Amino acid sequence: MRTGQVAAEAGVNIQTLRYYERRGLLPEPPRRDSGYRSYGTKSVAVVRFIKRAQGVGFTLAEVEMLLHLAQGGPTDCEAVRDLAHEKVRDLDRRIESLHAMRVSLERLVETCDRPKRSRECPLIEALGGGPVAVGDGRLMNVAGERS
Amino acid sequence: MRTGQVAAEAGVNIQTLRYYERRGLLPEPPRRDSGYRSYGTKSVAVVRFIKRAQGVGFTLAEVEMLLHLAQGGPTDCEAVRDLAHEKVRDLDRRIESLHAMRVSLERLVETCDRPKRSRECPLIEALGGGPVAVGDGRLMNVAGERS
DNA sequence: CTTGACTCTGTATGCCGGTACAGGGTCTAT
DNA sequence: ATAGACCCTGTACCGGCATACAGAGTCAAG
Repeated sequence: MRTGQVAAEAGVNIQTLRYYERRGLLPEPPRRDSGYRSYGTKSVAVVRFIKRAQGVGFTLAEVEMLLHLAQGGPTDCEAVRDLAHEKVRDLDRRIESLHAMRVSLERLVETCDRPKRSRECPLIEALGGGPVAVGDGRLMNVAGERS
Repeated sequence: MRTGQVAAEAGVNIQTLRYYERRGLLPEPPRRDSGYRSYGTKSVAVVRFIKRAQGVGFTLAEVEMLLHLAQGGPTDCEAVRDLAHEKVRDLDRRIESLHAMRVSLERLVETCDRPKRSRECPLIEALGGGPVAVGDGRLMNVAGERS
């Protein structure tokens, strides 16, 4: 497959493919004599995976870890294991947050037309408490540590 | 409370508060005669909520919707309802994806040291299929529509 | 062998979410 | 009344994630 086809099937821009390649997310495909990239069909799945993972809140750096982890080097089983476990814990936290939001949202909808107004917002109450320490630190700079 | 205190308790930079204020995420607090902002304690919860929501994959634009929705204007109950439902569906999709990832990751770990190598990656297989249409369209430009 | 669609590389640009800095007031303790 | 910590506004800058454009080569159909 050529670039345009992969891009179309994966639902992304051609430039995006090249960008992922530069970032090391997408392995460099072999080239024809012309210099054209020649992708295997798996590439589409990989790109879609990247998009899904992103849509769910992972950064490209994290996606990269997931991918490398998925492609699992031969000997680094231990490392893969640890990383995977860490990611699973991360996922659990994310899922938990999403659940909490979901519950709050539904409660919000429920109480919405009952006491007309003046009900306090369950969303923020449910999720605004406690110090913020989300996932694995992306975007975080909690303690004001100099970056 | 003054800016610095809110920032410290919420675990963000002062500038971030002002940024959120500019974006309309954080309501403009009253000012002292000196011009200093004077926040109520709820602000901390709001900021924390923003951070959580972000950490879980919402953009600030989405967070803004959630917040406005949470603060629920008086009459827009219908609209609030719809929006909330939509967000809940969005959350469900996210949760589903995370679950799938979770399962795949664990399968990956399991099969990791069993057949030494050559097992195919369940992560990408599980999540690389089908067209990408995550959540509510953030980051998406699926059909190659000219923007 | 020309035309139009496609691809290549490289560089520039744009949006999002902050973060930093300059230049200046305010507050509090001594 | 002055030092030091804090806050104000405004503007500039940064990293992440793309996306666009320029200038040139490739390919398939007529």
